[in-house]
Amino acid sequence: MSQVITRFAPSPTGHLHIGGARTALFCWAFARRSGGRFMIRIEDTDQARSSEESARGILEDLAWLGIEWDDGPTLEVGSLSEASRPGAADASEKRGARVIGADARPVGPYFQARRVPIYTRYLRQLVQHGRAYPAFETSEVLEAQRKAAVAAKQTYRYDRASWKAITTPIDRLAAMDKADREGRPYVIRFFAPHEEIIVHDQVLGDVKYAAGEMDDFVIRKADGFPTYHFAVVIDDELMGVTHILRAQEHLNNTPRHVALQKALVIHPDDAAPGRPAGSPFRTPIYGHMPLIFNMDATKMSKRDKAKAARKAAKDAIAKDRSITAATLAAATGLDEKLIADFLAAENDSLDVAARLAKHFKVTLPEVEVWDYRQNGYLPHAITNFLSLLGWNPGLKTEDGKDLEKFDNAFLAAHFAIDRIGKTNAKFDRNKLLSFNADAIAALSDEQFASSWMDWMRQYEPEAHSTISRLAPAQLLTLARALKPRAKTLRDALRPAAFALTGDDDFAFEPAAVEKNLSANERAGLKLLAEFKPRLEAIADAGWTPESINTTIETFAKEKGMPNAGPVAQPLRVALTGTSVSPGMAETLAVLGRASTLKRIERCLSTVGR
RNA sequence: GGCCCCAUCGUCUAGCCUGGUCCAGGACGCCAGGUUCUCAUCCUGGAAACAAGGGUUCGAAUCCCUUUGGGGUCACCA
Repeated sequence: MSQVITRFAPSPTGHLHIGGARTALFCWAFARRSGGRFMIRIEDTDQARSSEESARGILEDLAWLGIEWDDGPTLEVGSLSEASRPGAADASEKRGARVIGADARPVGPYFQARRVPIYTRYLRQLVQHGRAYPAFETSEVLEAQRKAAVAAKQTYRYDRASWKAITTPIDRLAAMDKADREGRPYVIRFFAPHEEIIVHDQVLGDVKYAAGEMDDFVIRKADGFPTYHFAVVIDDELMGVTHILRAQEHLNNTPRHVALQKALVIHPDDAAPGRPAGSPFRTPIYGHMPLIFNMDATKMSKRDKAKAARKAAKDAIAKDRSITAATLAAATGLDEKLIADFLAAENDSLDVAARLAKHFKVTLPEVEVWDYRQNGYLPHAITNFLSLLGWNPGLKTEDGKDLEKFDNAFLAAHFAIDRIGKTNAKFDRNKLLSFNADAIAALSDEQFASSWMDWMRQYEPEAHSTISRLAPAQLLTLARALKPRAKTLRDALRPAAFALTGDDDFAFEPAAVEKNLSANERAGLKLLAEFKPRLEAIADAGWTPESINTTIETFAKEKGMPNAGPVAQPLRVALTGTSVSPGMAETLAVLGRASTLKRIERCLSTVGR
């Protein structure tokens, strides 16, 4: 058989959904495994909802995940995070800009909105062949009919009134031309064949649809754009797609696509070597993948964010009656009516959701790749976890456990359709978090430092500029201290708090002070004062985690302490203001000799007054 | 409601195709211990599932049927 070609065809109506990312990943992996090509096509036939920004965002997220396409729109990527993508960093990438995507075969354009002339000729072909027809009913009329049918507990079917009204292909074409001239809107419907359709699904097996199940669905909208069903069939044929892996929600669409493929032939304008005009459309190989749900079994959706933000706002309002849309508008800088509508569930604005979440200090559920990226997840942790949702390599590690940890290259080498599962999966954010923590732990200190800095530069610029002032050795020490304490890159901000604050800018927590400094007649303070000269005795050049650790241990031993705790805790409070922080050796080393002594003095003088 | 798909621990899953080695294995989470200067990491142990009922068979998580449960889809959205 000819070369395998798979595609991912997102609709650019928002960010890349986590489920879409898995679809793309599997299509990519299958193409790679088969030595084929992976293609991206942008399905922007919904004029109202599509946007170029979101198309670009989706491409960027895919590239970030390491899912790169051979055919499709081009995307220039800057210097991606090297350390977080081991194996992906070649010389050209390090030099800077690089372009993903091209039209080498060529079969573009890859934006459906630019392919309207192509769809039009096939639309006319179908009408000409008596397999489609213009329909002039308005959607209002049809909606009324549909409602009546539902009320009568009947399955609604379009009654083919327009098919019956004009009886020959020539008259239908003429009617279309006339309507076009007069600017009168109409749709084109496919004349559904009365025959059984069998879909040979590689995941689910043969799925049969009885004759008469299909209705005359619309293939061209009144605005002149094709519907999804039509565009997808035309494009997959013309773009040479051989395998279609998509979510199970599309399973019931497949008979429509198969029926269209049976009705269509190659138009003279699209004739190509081996595909002469008149040759019938081919049916690609289908595989429908299980769906991904939230842990509470609801469908994962952008709306989850709106719901969460709305709930947070309503909970707050229930507690404090003085909060209204007006006060929220003042606090968030948003329009009052927008907020009122949002609260009344009249809109699900993501912008409102984000601002309310920030205002009420709640975390919105992560449903898009972008959310995870922003929150400090590593791309290969995400793709690794996603790989396991509905697929499994079926291999064991040396110690007999299921092989779960692998990278994109492994997936590309081992992916097989016959190991795709049939059962829907719930998205366990906990397990993803654990995968991310493991991925972070697996980074070298250098890699962690570089990934963390990259991430901060984009999402926490203030922290980035502060940490940038550290010497390279200090940064590595900090990285070592942070790594086991961070499940995400964002997580590392908390244990790094001591390094992000100025020597005089943090407060000493009363509870920590009481327990570790004031208790037992200020035992902690006395110890701290006694220990300070030991630190002063360390020369600037010898200020390393090792020497600091030795100093602490030695001092504790001299004092006859069972361990270094009694020394470390007062020190910890003095340097960080809290009783929780990374190890003292690392903390002091990152702070440096001067800051350390300054903080101890400040503690002694403020707390020990 | 019509049509279609699915069914192993709370969750992701291995095992199912090619019945016996499965009183069902791993991972996440959870619980209990241990290491440690706090927190975290790390280590050890534990609880936890074949939806139900019929068959077929010497033998069924594995094959068949029914029931139940879950999901998808029925747009001029993809």
